[in-house]
Amino acid sequence: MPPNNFPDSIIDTLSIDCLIFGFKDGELDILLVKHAEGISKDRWALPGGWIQYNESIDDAANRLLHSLTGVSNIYLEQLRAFGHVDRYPANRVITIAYYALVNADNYSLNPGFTASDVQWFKIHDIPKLPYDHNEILYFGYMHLKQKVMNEPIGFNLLPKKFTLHQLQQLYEAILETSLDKPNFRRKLLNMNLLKPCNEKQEDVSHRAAQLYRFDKKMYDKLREKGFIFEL
Amino acid sequence: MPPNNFPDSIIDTLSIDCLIFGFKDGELDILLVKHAEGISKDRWALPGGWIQYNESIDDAANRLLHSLTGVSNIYLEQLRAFGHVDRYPANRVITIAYYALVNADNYSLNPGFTASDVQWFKIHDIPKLPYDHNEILYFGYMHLKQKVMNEPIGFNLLPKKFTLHQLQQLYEAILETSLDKPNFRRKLLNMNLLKPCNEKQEDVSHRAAQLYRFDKKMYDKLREKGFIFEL
DNA sequence: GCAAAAGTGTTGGTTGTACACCCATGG
DNA sequence: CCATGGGTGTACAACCAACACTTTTGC
Repeated sequence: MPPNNFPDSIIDTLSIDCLIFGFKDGELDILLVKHAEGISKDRWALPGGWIQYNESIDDAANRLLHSLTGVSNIYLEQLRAFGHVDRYPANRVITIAYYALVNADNYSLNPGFTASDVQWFKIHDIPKLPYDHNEILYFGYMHLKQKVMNEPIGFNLLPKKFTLHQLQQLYEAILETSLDKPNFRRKLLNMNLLKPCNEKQEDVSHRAAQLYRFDKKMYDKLREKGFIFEL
Repeated sequence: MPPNNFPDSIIDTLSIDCLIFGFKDGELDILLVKHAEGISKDRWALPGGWIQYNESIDDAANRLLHSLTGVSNIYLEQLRAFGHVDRYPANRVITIAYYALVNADNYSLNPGFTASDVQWFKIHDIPKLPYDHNEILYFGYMHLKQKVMNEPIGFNLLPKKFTLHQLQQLYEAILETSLDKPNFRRKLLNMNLLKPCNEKQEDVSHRAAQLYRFDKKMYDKLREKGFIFEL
């Protein structure tokens, strides 16, 4: 696959790999695909692909994510580049890793052309992956732990409307700790980032909880005034 | 410059750019080089270069930094990749940005082969730079502000032995605020990360201050126990 | 009534902030 | 004796952790 400058050709020394985080059943998940071809045929790996000459790296990551999930407008950020000399056995390839946060139960998954299967794996039950994908995953998970403490991004893993209990479980799963319910409630509510919906939970076998949604406009306003999200 | 797989050849779609931070006269500085050739001849820009097929991207960044400053073992971390389609006018080049923290008065600078000059610029007095270098610089500065709050890396900008006042001025310069002296002292000293030297300042026209050094071993030990540096 | 989760209240200790103050040294 | 920075003490407010408690709902 020699490089050339035709618009649709790809950059053959650079790839993109995506860490797609989801949250189901109280546990943090990662989306993996099973390669249908190439030197890692039949192995689970991070979904990835190549960058075209006529798209930015962010666009490339979004395109890959869209083709995999069918969903656009997903929270997606660059993690960093990984470039050990021998990370890819066939030839020299440097990869730029991205991480995405998605609400796992919103859509169906599509393996696409180069994958034969696609599946969620619990973050603590990841198989041995090819190349440096385990390293990328570990780095990304540590990054997420850090990030989730200082920026209100966790909401992207939940449905639009969620309860405080769901939110707490999410944080407990990501941070691998347990949190005090009353204190967690107060802390979050006092930030004024959660707008109560006019709805309550339904079909639960206990008192129905208030549903909230993340108020992004309020967050932007508060941040201008120097507010910093924490914990 | 067509790519090939000879060990010493470079990857022509990928470059490295370095944000080299220094601290002088109470102000945060950035090192820029004046291009001696190429499409940005005679313009100031971030120091950068190319990645060879037989070196990792971290090694490439270290090599570039060493050739520029003559110093090894400098604090150096990857920032992230920048890859807009038209960031580089001649052809498609994605760049991986690194940032380094150095003690500016420890060595002499060497422009190297492709630069005619090299110079420190105050962070608030940066000229218009070519490509997306101003954007990289802004992103890196924001990243540094964030990082310096949560990890004890500021010390890399100071001499091995420093006073609390110097440290405070450093933080004030990076964070663009003023800090309360007594509270700053207590906070830092209570962390037990500063080991007092058996020395005091000399040749100052006021009471000589205690000199401290950053105790990395202690930091590693404390971090294992769950300690998190803050502010 | 019981289980399960929603939701509120209280308390004591820690931490942060603001500021007043004394000390040492050179000029 | 004054300017400059070094260094300590204190007091109030804000915050946080721990835990006891009440409420609502389905079975």
